[in-house]
Amino acid sequence: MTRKKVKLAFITNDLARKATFKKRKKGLMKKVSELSTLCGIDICAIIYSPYESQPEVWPDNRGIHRVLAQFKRMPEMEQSKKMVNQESFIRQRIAKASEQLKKQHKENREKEITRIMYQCLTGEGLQNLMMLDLNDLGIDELKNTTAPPPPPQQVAPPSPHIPTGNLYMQEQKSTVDLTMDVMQRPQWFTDWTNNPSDHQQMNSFGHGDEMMLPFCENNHNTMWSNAIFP
Amino acid sequence: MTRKKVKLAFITNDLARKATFKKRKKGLMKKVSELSTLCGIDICAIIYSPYESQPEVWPDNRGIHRVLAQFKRMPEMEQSKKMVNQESFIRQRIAKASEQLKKQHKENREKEITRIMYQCLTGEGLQNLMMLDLNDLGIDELKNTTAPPPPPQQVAPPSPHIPTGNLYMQEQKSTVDLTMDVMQRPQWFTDWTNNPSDHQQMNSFGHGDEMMLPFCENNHNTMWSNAIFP
DNA sequence: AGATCTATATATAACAA
DNA sequence: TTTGTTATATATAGATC
Repeated sequence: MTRKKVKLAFITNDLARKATFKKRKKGLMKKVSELSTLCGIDICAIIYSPYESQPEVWPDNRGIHRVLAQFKRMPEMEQSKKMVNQESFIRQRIAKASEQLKKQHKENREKEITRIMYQCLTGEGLQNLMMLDLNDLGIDELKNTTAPPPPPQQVAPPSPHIPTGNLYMQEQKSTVDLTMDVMQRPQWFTDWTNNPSDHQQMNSFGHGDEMMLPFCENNHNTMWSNAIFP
Repeated sequence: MTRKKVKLAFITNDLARKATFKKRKKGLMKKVSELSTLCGIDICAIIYSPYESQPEVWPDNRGIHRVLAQFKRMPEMEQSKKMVNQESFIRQRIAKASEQLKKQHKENREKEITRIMYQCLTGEGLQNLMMLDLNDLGIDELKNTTAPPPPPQQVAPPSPHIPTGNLYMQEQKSTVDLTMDVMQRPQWFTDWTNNPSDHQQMNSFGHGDEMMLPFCENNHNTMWSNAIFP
């Protein structure tokens, strides 16, 4: 009968830990709802446990989405004030790279059309043009809504690192000669394209527990994949 | 001296409400941290109040991002089980539309190249080709990381509706004749392209309190914008 | 605005059925 | 495994500083 003052540390006894979890979770959710009612404020709680496959949340799913949608907007404001956190750092990298990417895209486009026109003018290689693999110029990443990931259980201990492995760009696959372009690719580009194994991983919508761009799971770089050499 | 049992209702007295909020928030956060420590589980809490401009969260920002990232993955699993909620409905629409989009994109590509070749062969209109506006073929949406939205305060009352207004596609702007393509556009396409006012809104990264695609604030349809007629 | 006090309400650890 | 009991720890309403 609670004769001991709780020691604030992980409860090693599995049974006791589970019992404590259930009791305290119940109490906590009650407190959460009380605070919301008494003070008329927005609040949400999300609890993961090994005992439930789904996280237990307050309030209901719709309500929590409302609160989260509100929360998701915050980092955009924060970073405009303090520009030191990792998120803003990555965002800056993306912004800069996007500019490069846009230029590159435009260049490639120009070269491709120039080349087509040149071949037409010289009257050679028309058959080659017909062979141009249009499938590879498409938008492969759009099928991302399929293939749900395996159910997440316990999250791994935090391992903060720059997710360079996640920043992937699709390679140009057409038969158009792009040797010049490849040579001109700046360092940031080649850095992010050196890991082909990420491609499949990304398309299957699965990923590990590594840090990712906050609040935008579903984009997982469709921006990149769609934008380059489309 | 707490002689009254609390009535579980909104505290009308402003002063009392604020006092209660402060005390209970402190207690709640303590409970949250205790539960996390004692049972070694992932948990987060987000509290909005009129008394703080920023939401008060547990754990710290990094930790909460980790938990939220985990949470964000959930809908993908859920929808594979129960296919009845709004999110999955929208996702299905997107998946289906993406397929159509891909075909359309491929068709346009084929027609454009065919036309270029035809013009080259007949020896006419080479000047027109040079005038092709390459800027409009680019990737405008990539500059989204600028222009933070206005600070959110209290969230508006929930107004659930299908965000068709948000689903926008960029119009083809090149001088290539696409009359045939326009005529062939299915109903879903024209439905989603009839509201030009949404364009600017989307590019400026601002939006109201309307429901949005869950857990993916930042994509706000870059998929669409980049993918169509690139 | 907070800090402290204190009586009471509430939560819960250990045990039992 | 859950439910109930109970002694004790903890939270907190209302007052005061």
